[in-house]
Amino acid sequence: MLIYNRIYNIVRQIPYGKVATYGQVAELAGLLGKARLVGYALYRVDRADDDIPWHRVINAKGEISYSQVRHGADYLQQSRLEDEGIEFSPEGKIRLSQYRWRPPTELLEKLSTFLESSTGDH
DNA sequence: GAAATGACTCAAC
DNA sequence: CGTTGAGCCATTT
Repeated sequence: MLIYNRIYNIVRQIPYGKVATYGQVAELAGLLGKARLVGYALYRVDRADDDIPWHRVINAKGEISYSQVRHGADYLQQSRLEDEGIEFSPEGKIRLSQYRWRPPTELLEKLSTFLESSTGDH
């Protein structure tokens, strides 16, 4: 649970009109290499929390991750992103180089501090 | 508590 | 490009 809160916390930081990859969110949350957990965390929350802009999280290929378990929420995701001014290529891909969110240095420092106090170790 | 699952990612063919 | 396989680990059964 605590670990998921970290993920949600990061996702909440993604600004309007920008996207982040699962791996990126994982890394920011102090979960480098554990991108799957991000997807799993978002699956648990999906429409329950309007607080979390889950639609701004996509995979490393610059595509929306489609899955049967989402019951069409994946298509909703695309339309929401388009509403934010993000353009999809004919193949349904996003230009990550253009739309990827670059977290401010301030946030990075803040997060590392948070992680330190969180582990309680050194 | 072992086995299965999952909105992922990367490297190697 | 596409496919494959291995790594990843909290949550669920």
